[in-house]
Amino acid sequence: MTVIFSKKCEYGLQAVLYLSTIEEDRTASADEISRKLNIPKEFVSKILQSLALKKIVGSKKGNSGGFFLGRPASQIKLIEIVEAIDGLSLFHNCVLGFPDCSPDSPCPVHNKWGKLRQDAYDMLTKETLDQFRKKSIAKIKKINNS
Amino acid sequence: MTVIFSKKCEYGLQAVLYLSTIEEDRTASADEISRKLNIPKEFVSKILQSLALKKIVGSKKGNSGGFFLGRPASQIKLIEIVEAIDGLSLFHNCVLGFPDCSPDSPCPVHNKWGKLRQDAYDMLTKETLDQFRKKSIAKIKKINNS
DNA sequence: TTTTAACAAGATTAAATTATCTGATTAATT
DNA sequence: AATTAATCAGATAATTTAATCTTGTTAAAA
Repeated sequence: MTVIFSKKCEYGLQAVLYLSTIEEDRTASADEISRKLNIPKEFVSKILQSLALKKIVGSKKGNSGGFFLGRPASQIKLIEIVEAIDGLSLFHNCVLGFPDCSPDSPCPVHNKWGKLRQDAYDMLTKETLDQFRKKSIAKIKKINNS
Repeated sequence: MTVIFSKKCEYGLQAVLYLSTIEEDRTASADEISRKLNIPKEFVSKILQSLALKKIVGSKKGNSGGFFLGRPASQIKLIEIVEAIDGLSLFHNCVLGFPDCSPDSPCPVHNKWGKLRQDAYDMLTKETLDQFRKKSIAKIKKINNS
């Protein structure tokens, strides 16, 4: 098996995208997020707790509490979630696993992968959550009636 | 942590690239490959055994036995090793982990990732091992004296 | 023909990741 | 004030991946 992001990170990205789709004045509980995205409740709760420490999301205890975005959707980028959960090693390490891959000691696909990696980084860096909002709403809506 | 390929697959790719650098008439033992690439001997041995089943490499038992390419380097592509070890799910599954990501129900980065993914696929598909030979020799040489 | 160096195969161990459970705390609502 | 629905924190369990060990088989070389 092969992954770009860990499950933790995938769930984190999905959950934050979900939070960007709800009305600004309400919170979403771990239970709600879990149901809407079909992901384990305790797990997504843990992940959002860790994102709360980094101020990417906020949380509120007690009855009618839950999670919400820590800043306006126009100021949050997907790369922040990736960095907070998986770190940025994806964008530094050799795709073939060779040690110390660098322009000085390049692996056989060094240049090609370098370009691809930059494009992937841009994908996560150039747009903010609000720019994904419509697409996120549409995608999440389809999850539970498909 | 984040990976494109599993360790198994990374080691497999490295090992096959290594085999493409040795003279055509000799074999390389798991021990030699392990030392040259700094990867665990028993592990790389297992991996090459599995690639031998798929005829990507060949193997020879007994004294002065070892592994060698199963076909000429000009007829082997990196994607074959990836497919044999990790499978091709990387090139099918949603990068954000959403279920059933498709043109019909796209995730927020569906189109961008689709293009990137295709480029990555091309990187592994368009060139053959012999076209990487010089670069492989240079890279492997640098591993143990750095 | 004995020794030696290798792959082959299966079992086991170790480590990392993913998932769940339990109890404590918090705060809105009844 | 009691109930309820949440997060929070820590422990534990399950699963997957990575790595190692053990024993057997093979074949070249001494």
